[in-house]
Amino acid sequence: MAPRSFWLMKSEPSVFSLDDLAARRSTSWDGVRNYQARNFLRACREGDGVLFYHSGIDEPAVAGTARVVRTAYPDPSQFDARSPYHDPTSTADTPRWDAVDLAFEARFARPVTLERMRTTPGLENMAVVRRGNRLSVMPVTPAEWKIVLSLGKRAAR
DNA sequence: GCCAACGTTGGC
DNA sequence: GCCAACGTTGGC
Repeated sequence: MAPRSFWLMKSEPSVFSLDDLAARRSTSWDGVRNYQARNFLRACREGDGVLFYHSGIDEPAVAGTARVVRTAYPDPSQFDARSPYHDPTSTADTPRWDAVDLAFEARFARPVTLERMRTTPGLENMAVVRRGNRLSVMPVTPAEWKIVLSLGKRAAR
């Protein structure tokens, strides 16, 4: 079996937070409307680890972890005329956008802030700390995964 | 196929 | 609220 891969996925907690995921245990990770991010979703395998990142708040941070429990399938919201994610140019025959399913795994003792990741040795090349990276799904290396998890377990600073 | 205009993301 | 980054759109 191939070793699992790791990802970072962004969400605005006012829309969907890690606590929301914990409450419902699993969710469809839908609404991704960027080709590069979609291609990363398509590369997700069952069991892959996900850093659940909260954006759009005072201190953007990885709040905890999730796990991929279902690989990519056509995102139903693209066909839903009432959804904000509706894409009228996508058809059932040739769906354009995919979703995966995520299950809650763990919440960090302390969120690992963007600031902290910026200043932690070993994370300086992480996709999320790179300037101008607005992708909502991005890859994480096994080394980065390990470091972020160790930071999340400890109390900050 | 180029590129200006425009829209969105997301940190600050 | 501002604005940098950057993807997308559309005229040519």
